[in-house]
Amino acid sequence: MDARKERILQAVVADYTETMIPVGSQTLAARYLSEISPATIRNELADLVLDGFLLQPHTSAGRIPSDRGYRYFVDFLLSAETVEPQVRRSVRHAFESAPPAAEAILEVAAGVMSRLSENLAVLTGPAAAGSRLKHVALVGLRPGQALLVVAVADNLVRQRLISVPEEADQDRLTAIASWINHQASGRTADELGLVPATEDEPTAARAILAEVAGALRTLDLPGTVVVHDGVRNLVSQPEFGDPHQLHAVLTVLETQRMVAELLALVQPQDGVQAVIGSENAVEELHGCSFLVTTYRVGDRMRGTIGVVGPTRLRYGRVVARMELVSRLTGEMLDRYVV
Amino acid sequence: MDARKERILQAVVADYTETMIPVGSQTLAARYLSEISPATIRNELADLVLDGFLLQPHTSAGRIPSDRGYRYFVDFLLSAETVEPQVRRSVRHAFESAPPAAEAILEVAAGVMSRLSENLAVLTGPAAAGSRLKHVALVGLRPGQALLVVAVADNLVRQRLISVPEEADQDRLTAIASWINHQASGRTADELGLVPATEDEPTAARAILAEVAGALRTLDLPGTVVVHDGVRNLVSQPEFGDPHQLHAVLTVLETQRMVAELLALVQPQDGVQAVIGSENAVEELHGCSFLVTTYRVGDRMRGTIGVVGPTRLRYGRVVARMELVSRLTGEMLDRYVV
DNA sequence: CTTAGCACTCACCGGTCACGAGTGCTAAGC
DNA sequence: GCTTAGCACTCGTGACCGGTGAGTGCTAAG
Repeated sequence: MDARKERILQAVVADYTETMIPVGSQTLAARYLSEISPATIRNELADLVLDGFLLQPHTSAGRIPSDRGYRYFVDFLLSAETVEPQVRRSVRHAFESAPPAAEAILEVAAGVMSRLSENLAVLTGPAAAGSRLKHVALVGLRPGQALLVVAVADNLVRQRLISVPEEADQDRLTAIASWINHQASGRTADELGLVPATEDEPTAARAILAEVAGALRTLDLPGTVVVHDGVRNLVSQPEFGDPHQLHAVLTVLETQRMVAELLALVQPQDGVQAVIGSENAVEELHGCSFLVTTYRVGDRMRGTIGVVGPTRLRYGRVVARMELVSRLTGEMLDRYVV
Repeated sequence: MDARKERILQAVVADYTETMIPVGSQTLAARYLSEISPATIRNELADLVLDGFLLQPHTSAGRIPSDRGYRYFVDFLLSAETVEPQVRRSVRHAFESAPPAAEAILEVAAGVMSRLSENLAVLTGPAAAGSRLKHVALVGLRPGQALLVVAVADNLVRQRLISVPEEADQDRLTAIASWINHQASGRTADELGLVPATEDEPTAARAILAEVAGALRTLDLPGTVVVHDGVRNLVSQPEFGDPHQLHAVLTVLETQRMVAELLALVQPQDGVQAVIGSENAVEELHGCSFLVTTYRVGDRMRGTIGVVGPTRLRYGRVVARMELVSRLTGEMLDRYVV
């Protein structure tokens, strides 16, 4: 790949992602590479097809980027775009006007991300591996049944229904919770087993402590919270004009577990990662690309933001916008409990 | 509308909902009304068109039901279908294998309902107007901020972030919660203002009591929990073959607030109610029908189950299946906290 | 190595036309 | 007077077809 081939590949990607028309040598010469003649470009295009970076729909058609071409573009040619000020403002405004609750912020983030990417946005709620126990509350609901509320560091809260002895009334439950709070605060799930036994410990307290440990361990279960928005954008994409293909894609995407697992694959390192076309393990999604990044709340809590669209994505623009949404989502969630 | 016209309308609806082909007089005679001749049926069809129950796409085409025709069918001709045993079994199995949590059950219900209706299913989570306070817990998260957990009758729980005095530690918060529990248990939101002042009442307790009242009042905020599944089914409907129309419909449906408000319009009386085609206030949804019903958990908690599809719905079948899902959803949710 | 010239390919578009399902009308039958 | 057979007519559907033009690959000259 010499510099001129890279320029041509870049031009093909730029033009095709915008127009969705296979790009010909004349178009390239006129619009992007005025100092090279169409004939030369034709020779280079032929080479790029041979190398697998471009595809030719039929003999007398222009070229479109292949999955490999997009991959090369994303890895080596993607220039950092900046988000336009007015877009930045509108995003900030959308977040500011969100109702003051974590779920609402996730919904707003999904809505904003789908609007900015003009595609489908998927978000997973914050998770907290290895978080430290902060406080436990027990609320009796009916005889033999209580609600366990577990709060951990970084504003994360989970509730769970548990069984308790029939005769335990609210005062008893409060006492048990109080004992657990004094003994186990600040510990992680793994350390809860190390809590020493004491004389005044109620018989039920140990069992409930085990439930607390379980709750801490399962805070991160994938698929706990998945918000998505923007299916309407997908159906507008000409790539999904065929109802059968659209149906196949949506069937996969609506099975939230699968998307959640895919998002979970992404390492929580910084930056946006891409899964392009046939790189995806799921056959039905070979015409789609995923862009995935993470957001941080406080120190350890993390969630993922994904954008799903046709391989013909405006990678540069969407990546820049995802980074913006990721940062704001983290900042906003920092204010609320999830 | 004499009996024969009704039979013909019923036959047209039955055939068209199944085949999506405008129904002709010969088809009707051969398949549903063998004792009447096609010519007679033609005369009746012409009358039904004049009365607005049927439409004729073009001069030499068969007839399709109009919105008014569907309405008449739903109101007067809908026969109670029974759910096939194997379907009933599969539904029960799906519910039984749901993870033991309220959200998971709602998701399962949405998945089952969309599968059974072969359309889009929308569910709202349980709400509880006028519920009585059962228990309050306060969990300090950081200085000046605490988590308020409110449990009411019928297994309903809500949490909310509130401001508290900077110097209030967990012991103080627990004391406040304890005071509220002793004073205000069993009261509704409206009755909380009547709680008498006492000597040992902390200054912060009154403010938090007001937050509790607010939480009780907003338990029912529409759109709190909306689960949907089955967009994939909509795109397979030939009615939505046009991407523009599909986009318009999805845009409306994805704005959850609108759907939630629509579901909220439905009175919580028993039975399935229908909004057919242009009866819908939203212009974009004039090609769609809504079927809505409610489910009950315990005594007062209620949520709604909706099915959205093209006006060409298999009303009889879907209604029967909605009643099944509604009953099971209520029974399952009765076991868990929401 | 680059570029002008040129013959060739092939998807796309619009027009034509045969086909057939279904109708409305008329007149005969019960 | 309602029902029905016969029949001409309508009109959407789909197949066929040839012109058009964008774009190519190849060749030879610069």
